[in-house]
Amino acid sequence: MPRLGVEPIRRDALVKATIAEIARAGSLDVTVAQIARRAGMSPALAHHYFGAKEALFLAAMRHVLSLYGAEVRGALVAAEGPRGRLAAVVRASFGPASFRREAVGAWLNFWVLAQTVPEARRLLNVYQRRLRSNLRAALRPLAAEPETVADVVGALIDGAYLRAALAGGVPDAAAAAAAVERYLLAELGERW
Amino acid sequence: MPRLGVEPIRRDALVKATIAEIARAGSLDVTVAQIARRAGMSPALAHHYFGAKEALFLAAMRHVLSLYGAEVRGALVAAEGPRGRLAAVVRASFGPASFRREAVGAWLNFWVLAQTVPEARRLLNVYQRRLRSNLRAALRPLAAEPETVADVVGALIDGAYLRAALAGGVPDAAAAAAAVERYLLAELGERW
Amino acid sequence: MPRLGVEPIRRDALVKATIAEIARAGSLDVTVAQIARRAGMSPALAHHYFGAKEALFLAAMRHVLSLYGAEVRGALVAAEGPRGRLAAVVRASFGPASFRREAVGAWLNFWVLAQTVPEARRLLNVYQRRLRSNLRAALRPLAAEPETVADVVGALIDGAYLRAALAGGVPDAAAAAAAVERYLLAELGERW
Amino acid sequence: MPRLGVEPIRRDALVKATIAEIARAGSLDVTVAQIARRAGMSPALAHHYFGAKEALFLAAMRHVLSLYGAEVRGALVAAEGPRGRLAAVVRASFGPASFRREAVGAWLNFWVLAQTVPEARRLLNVYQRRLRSNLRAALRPLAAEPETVADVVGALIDGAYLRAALAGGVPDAAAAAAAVERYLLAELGERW
DNA sequence: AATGAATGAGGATTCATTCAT
DNA sequence: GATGAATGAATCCTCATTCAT
Repeated sequence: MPRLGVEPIRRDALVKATIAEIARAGSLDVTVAQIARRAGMSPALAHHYFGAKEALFLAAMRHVLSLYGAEVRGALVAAEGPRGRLAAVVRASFGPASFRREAVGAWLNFWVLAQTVPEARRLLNVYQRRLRSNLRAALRPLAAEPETVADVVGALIDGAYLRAALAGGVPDAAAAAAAVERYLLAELGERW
Repeated sequence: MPRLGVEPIRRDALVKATIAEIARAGSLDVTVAQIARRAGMSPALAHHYFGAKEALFLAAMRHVLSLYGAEVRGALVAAEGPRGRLAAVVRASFGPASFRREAVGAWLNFWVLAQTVPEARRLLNVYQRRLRSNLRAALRPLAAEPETVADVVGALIDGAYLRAALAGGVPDAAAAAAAVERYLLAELGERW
Repeated sequence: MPRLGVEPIRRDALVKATIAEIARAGSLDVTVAQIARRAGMSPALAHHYFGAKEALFLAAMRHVLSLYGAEVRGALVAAEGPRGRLAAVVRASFGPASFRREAVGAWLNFWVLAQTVPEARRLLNVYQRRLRSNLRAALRPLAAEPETVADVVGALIDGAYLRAALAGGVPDAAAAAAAVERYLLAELGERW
Repeated sequence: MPRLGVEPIRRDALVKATIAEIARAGSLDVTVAQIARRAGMSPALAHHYFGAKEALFLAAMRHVLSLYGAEVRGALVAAEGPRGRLAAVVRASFGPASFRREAVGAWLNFWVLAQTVPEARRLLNVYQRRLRSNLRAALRPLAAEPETVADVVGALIDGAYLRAALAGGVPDAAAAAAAVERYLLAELGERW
């Protein structure tokens, strides 16, 4: 029974408000005041807890990435065999915790953040490396060139996020997954 | 013999400077002063020609998109048969005028701009529709479900741009094209 | 056996921390939080005891001035004759309780405070009047124009504090006293 | 006939407004807005010309110091003999360009600034070195220990500025000069 | 007695935009 | 055609101070 102090609650509220505001604005041009208002507190308090706006952005990015990471891990433990693990990664990539409107809307902006803020780039690199490594491991027994296939699948996943962000509205997870699976079916044939 | 007045020259310089600055900064957080300085003129003159910063961004976006459009059209006129037209679109998508560092760097930010500025979204939609239509037309004689295949190819192209933007450095056009072709080979088999 | 409650202890710690922080910062731009942290308590408690930041500054100033006053009084009771009393005042002015790095560093800033805060000016006036009166009393039997000589000595003492503050490091009390004594020797000759 | 652009005029107005505001407030706690308002322009323009508040302070300090330097140099060229040069330095130190209410009021705060800002300290050191060197040169033919006497005179001058700042109102240049001269008379006797 | 939590007020700084020349 | 000069509006951030516990 961890007795939460106020701090984690506030921080969490701020992180969620940051993601929501970025998704709403469709850009990183959100003010600390907007974020704080949405989180139900004063801008000064937001600064008290995060020190600077950039730290808020990074915390939001970490939050989104760790949700995704958790979803993938959860899917992987339940998966059996290479095919199962491959399918798990793809499904988790379009799972409800990550492939939701807000997260997808923030996603694109985190990519932009990574062009500017080194720590953001680091976070993104970690995510990309992990995804690639998961895909390669699952593909090794299935494909002659697992590296190449993994890269194509990765590009497809990123492309799906991008298009979902641009389309707006509720992302169509089924369609996104179907596109990836279509490629895998064509590439792997009966092994898929 | 079109005698260019000074206006088109200035406008062109500003548009190119805008693209270059966005790519350099890795974000839309560039000031009119920075753009004007790179274009060799005063910020006031930039306003004189474009009225507002947003118009500059839109002109830059139009420039990039029209370069891409021209490259695709050029490749299509030289292409023969559905297979040839399909290959032409893919190759043009990673052609030297569009898949260069600066354009790719600006690209990502235009996607963000499209989340905020309606006119930018419209431009992007036009581009996406045209790409899809080109792909579908070429795929119709080749695939059982040309719509779906076209969407997968589109997602792959977007994913390649995205990853090139994140990677930084000179985009690897050959690798990007190879990934798309790999999918098409798997999907279409001997028809590719 | 005065049983100190906790209040005087806290107040004393805050006053000393204030002096130390001002000396460290070299200016009055110190936050209540910094002072409180150095005194080992929360900013809220500092306010509880002093009500406002300005009161803290004034208390610190009073502390420094009363230390100086005590040092002078102590030296005076042990002094004999006009010459002895004069020497006592000079020596006490550069005594170890007042002419130390921290006090000197704060000193300069109290002068600035006196430009802004009336009560601070009042405190400073009291100190200056007392110094002048001590000097005049001692000088009366020794000099033809005790008022003028007292003023010169006073200016020399202030100048020494100022220069010590600017020099930083451990103030050179011997050199400071020597300068004043040099003047007195020149001015009073054998009577010194 | 140097045709002044607007820039030097604005910069000059800002520097003078800075000195005036510091003297009025009696501290460095003046806002850029206050300074700009006094100089008759917007805060944004002040930033345009000086970039940052600190640069304004430093420019103000440089202005005051260079006025003083000019006054000393002017007095020195007209001076004859060591005695004349010594008197010139003392008189110039309390001359009308430097020993005016505003400059004296800012003076004390520049000392405080020098505790915080390295460039300010450098400026102050230059001033102090020059003063000492001038005094020593003039005193060498007159005193057995020119270094020591120069230091005493320097301390007296600083002390006079300090006391004038505290006293407020119009500084009494005659009295200040008299105090220094009194010391010199006592120290140098007939050689003065 | 003590503090964590919270905020209002204020200040430096940036920048798109305007306009007279 | 071109720009130097100028500013209003906005935003981040800091900090003294308050208050419930």
